[in-house]
Amino acid sequence: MKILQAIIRNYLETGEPVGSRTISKYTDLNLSSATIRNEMADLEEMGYILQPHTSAGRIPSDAGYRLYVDLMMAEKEREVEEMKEVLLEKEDRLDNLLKQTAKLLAVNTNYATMISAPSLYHNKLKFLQLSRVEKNQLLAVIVIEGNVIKNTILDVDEVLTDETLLKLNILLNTHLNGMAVEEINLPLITALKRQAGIHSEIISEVIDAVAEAIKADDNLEIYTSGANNIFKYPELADHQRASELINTFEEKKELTELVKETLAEENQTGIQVYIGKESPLENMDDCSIVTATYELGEGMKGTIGIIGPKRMDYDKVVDNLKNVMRQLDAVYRKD
Amino acid sequence: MKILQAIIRNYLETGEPVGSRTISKYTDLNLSSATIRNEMADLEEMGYILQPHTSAGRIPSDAGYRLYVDLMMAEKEREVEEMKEVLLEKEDRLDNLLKQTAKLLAVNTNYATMISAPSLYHNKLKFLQLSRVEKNQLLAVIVIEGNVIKNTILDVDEVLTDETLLKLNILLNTHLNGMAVEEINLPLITALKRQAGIHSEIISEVIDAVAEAIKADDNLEIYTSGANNIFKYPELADHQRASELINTFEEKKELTELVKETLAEENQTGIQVYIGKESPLENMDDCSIVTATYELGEGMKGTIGIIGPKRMDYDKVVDNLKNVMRQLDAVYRKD
DNA sequence: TGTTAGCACTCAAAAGAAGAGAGTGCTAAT
DNA sequence: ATTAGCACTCTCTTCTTTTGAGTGCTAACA
Repeated sequence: MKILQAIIRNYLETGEPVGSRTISKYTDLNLSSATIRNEMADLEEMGYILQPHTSAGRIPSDAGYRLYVDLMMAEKEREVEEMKEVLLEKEDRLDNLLKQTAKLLAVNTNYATMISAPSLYHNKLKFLQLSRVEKNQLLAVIVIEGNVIKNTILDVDEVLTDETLLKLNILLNTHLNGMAVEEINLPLITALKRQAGIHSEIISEVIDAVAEAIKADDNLEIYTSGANNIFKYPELADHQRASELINTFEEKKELTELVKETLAEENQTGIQVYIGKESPLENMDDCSIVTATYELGEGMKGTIGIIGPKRMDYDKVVDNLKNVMRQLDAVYRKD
Repeated sequence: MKILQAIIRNYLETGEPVGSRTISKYTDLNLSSATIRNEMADLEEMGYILQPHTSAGRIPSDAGYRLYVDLMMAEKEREVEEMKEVLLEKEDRLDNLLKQTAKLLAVNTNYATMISAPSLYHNKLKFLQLSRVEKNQLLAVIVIEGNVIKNTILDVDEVLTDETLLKLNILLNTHLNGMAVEEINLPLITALKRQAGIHSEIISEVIDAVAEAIKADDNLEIYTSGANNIFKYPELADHQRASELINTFEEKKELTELVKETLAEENQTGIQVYIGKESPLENMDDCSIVTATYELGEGMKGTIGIIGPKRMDYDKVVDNLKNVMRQLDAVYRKD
């Protein structure tokens, strides 16, 4: 077991297959290379390590990494964490805070990072207002708990009087204010439309637009950083792979899959590790992904992901993630 | 001259140094390779082509490309343009329209693209409203010509009465509505503050925030697409270069330089070509950049850039750009 | 005078050959 | 159980050879 750890540790650092002699010399096990070789043969039979070719050293298999990671996570559980503060500065806008977070993590870990904007489903509408901008254009402003602001411009067919507009505003506010985003569903909308009477057409348009505005963004707001870090790891940097990875980061569409998967699968710490093929993303067989679910205030959950080679420094990554999660929380409370 | 064109055309396609035999066989000039060789020697002396090594074919020098591009642009001037429509769909939000544009160009040209959000300096404020969201939080919504919407949340110290808020709104609207963004400068702000009387503190905060909101974004809103296209061109795809390029696209900071440069340097068509070292960007010695200045409505100017290898298909790129510019204009008018 | 055939020459890139060395598995001894 | 010793394997590096596309120059030709 110690030997497996030693092999993996060494491989994490160097990225080169590691031989029996190296282990024998650079650990405090005081075993000769021959002994190590015997053990290695066993470990290989058990499927934890493998040989790229007969006369090369060993590298960890996915199963080997898995064992190692599980072990480490268990240790972390007990460990009292103490870390130098990595600093997130206060930001008045959520998107900037998230961008900053992604970048910070990328710089500190040397891996590629992503962060999804928190889901707003459980959040309540705090403020809602329709204003006329042009004769037949309305501006709808919606503020959601956490000071997330959404706007839409609506084109309306008929010209609205000031009075009508006022009525509409009152109607909308009475019914929607304080309501959670997830509660704005079809029955509610239908009910509202009925109450609107002559203005039902407008109401219909408005509400649909509001629902749209909230949900549309919710799918896709993902910020990434440090994509070019992949070039630091030869095993990811060949054209084929690099191109695919860069594309995934640019498109971001696939990353939403990762977000969904992560949010679905709850565990105690909120941190999950996907090694190689375990990953929910395509073309990531040679990568590992560490994800964390962060929470801002009540129920605003989002996902942070760190993507690097399988031989990433899991220990450091997990520490960084935990640290950032704590800070995100702190910064948010200050706002 | 015909020979230079032939050499460049061939090199654009293949990316390989081109020899005399190739030219002699695959053009309708009906000249033997020996003749071509003589001409080539002359062209080399004039500095339009060069030899990677003695026993290789020739590749165009920057000067060669320049000559070729100038020639082509002059021809384009006269040419009646006729192109299949590349379709931009109507989008109610400007940012989505721009993202779509970038992506479309990237897919059609197979190069990396960027597009900057139009500058709003000459645009007028169309709508401005302060609302109370919490006891001591104000929401400022600003709509600018072209339906660009900005919001800021302001923390205020004292709690404002409804009446004060109303007054503030009136004051702000009377003075700022219809004003161009560039006109909101220090003297104006000072004048306003004076008029505000007891509320001068708030006014001060509000106006500063408004100015901030408008200008802050103005610097940096750049959308990119197709960064991974660079892997399609071996001369750009080695680790060093690729990493730098990808970084430039991700950071976007440097790209603002390009935008400024382009907007400053006016020419008739609005299209500019930077070859190799001519580029205003660092680390782009092996790239060419074609930029265009687009205009949405009155004075909302922005920049589109296409970045590829020096042997990019300038012809196709220019056509695509012109086409997209025309469509951007059309789509915008529809809005 | 412009064009072309012919030929010797150059040089990068591909192919082949040789050697080094890191690492292994197995056996026999401690 | 552990280890020293040894033959064996196979990649990687280095060096050499071969190949071939392309050149420049000269001499002949229209």
